[in-house]
Amino acid sequence: MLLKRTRTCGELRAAHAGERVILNGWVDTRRDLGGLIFIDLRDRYGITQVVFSPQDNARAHAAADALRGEYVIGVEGVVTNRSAANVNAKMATGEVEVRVHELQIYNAADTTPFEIVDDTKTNEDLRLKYRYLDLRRPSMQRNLILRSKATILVREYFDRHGFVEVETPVLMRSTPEGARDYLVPSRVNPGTFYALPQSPQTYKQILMVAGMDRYFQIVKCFRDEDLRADRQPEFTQIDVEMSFVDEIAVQEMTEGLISELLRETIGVEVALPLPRMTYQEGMTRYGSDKPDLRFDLAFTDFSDLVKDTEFRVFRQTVADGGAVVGFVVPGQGHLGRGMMDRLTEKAKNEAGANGLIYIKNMPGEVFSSVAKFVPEDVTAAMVRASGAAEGDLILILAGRKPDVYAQLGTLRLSVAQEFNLIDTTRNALLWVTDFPLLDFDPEEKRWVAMHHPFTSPKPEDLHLMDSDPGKVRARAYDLVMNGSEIGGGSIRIHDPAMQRKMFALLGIGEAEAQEKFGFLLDAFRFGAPPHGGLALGLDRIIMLLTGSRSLRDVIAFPKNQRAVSLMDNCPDVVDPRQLDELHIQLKPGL
RNA sequence: GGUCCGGUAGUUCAGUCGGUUAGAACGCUUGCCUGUCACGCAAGAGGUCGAGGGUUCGAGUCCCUUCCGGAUCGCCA
Repeated sequence: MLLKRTRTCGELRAAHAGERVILNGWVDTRRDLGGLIFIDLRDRYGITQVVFSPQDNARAHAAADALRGEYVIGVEGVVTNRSAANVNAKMATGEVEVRVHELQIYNAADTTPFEIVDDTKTNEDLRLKYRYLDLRRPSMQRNLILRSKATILVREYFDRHGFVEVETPVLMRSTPEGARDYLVPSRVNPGTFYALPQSPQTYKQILMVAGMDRYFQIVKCFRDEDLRADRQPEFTQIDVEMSFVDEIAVQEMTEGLISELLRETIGVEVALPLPRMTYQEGMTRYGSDKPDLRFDLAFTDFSDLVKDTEFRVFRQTVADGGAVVGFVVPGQGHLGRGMMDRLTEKAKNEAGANGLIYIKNMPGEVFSSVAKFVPEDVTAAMVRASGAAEGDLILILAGRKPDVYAQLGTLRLSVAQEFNLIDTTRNALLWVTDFPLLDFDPEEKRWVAMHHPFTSPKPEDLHLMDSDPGKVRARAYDLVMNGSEIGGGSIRIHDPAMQRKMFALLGIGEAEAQEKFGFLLDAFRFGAPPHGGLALGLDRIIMLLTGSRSLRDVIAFPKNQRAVSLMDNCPDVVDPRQLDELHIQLKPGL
């Protein structure tokens, strides 16, 4: 018989003393004193101590002897104030306990493969296999609950601003460009395949042509690429598109959402508008298109200062069009040879640099690792240019552009971590703008879209489209938080001629463009409004809001690094009859 | 596909130079215990040292192969 609960395990306080209550939940811990049994009863709202005493009910006390961890039970009893000495200040419900008169054991539980505790050190594959146990841990429940609050807030926000949530197909056509598609065979149309959306990009643009004006969707996207701590094959986007807007309008709308999310979920206030930084500045000052601005370590370009020195690495690098760039590490000028050798190894192994040059700006002595080749006055000028204070260390790389920036950017992150320079209490949000429209793929020897093929070029760069496509900037923008890309978008092309031109630049011929994207080009012929939008990575945002180290901690049922779901063991082989129906024959050897 | 780290009790780990019966903590089982809250006390069970091969008188330890997990590079419009 069900003891139907009247209260949860998180809500009882001294004010409830005397109330007859029924609680349901899991046995968290058991403290059996023989004549007296204490059970911490847990549900997702909290933990309440319940007491089995022969004086209250001998039968219940006897039955409680059988209780073990993770048994699911119901108890009926009376809320009682604890004596002052027995109050547990560490528990929200620590002022009271429930003295039990009746116990129902709904379900016994085997000993769990790992303990249900918050600070678990258990291997992740075991946690994933027994995900239902892992999700009983309060920290995981907090993550899922925060995620739920966040998505409700997102819907409420966009509704308030006149957006319409429209569902787009999960079965769509496979398109060239971008990530590898997940394919779904069509039984009805032998030999043809759907693809799962990498994003609903074309649909939301079509919705703009349809006049929906303001669209959003919280939507699953799929990309068949290798996994990372912050990358899952299926992930959730907050997808947004607006008509008759420029980039500022999209960014302002997004900022409003993000600041509300931070305020309502973790109580953090963000100053708006968010800072903007061009891609160019991000790369040359921080070596990244998603700079982590929770710490400084901004770059100084020494190329002009050192281009005439005898030191070949400096002179030759600059002569070849490369750069000599460095950053100041505050207060680390005292580091010894061993540590500097270690940093040099990092620069080589992690960042891929050829070597590391450094200057220690110590009181009375400015030590340069290349003092033999670089005159003192040049070194002094470098110290001045860098803004280094006494006691600071300057790390310098020389190399080809743009590689040297990326290398120094990697070193910057590594050094920040090494010397604990990241202020984790801060939340550094910014927009990175003016991305290049195109990126040259040396393997395929062709231009590829840096954002996607529907991104509009900046009008002032249009004249470069034919002569120097790599120099054309896009009306694209990324939202960056703490060194993590949490969103990106652009003002789109809405002119069929421009869209054709873009396809042509990407090496997509007229025929292929018509075949793969004909519906979009057609749509643009029938009155397409100027439009733009962006997509936010919901999982990553929740990861940052909860301080999680992995995306897997904010997704209820994630895949491991091999894209396998360990709990239900998928993907898996299927019955040959299913393959027959789908007209699929496996390659020999599989 | 590359690089790095890891795999020993249910869990998290230790295991020295290759040498006796592979240990600890937590968990688990049993008993005792009426104010515990990381309860305590006592006793106990629990091991394919990821797998296979090799070197050796002898391998958890050394070598080779392989499997598995994680981080990362490539990849991710």
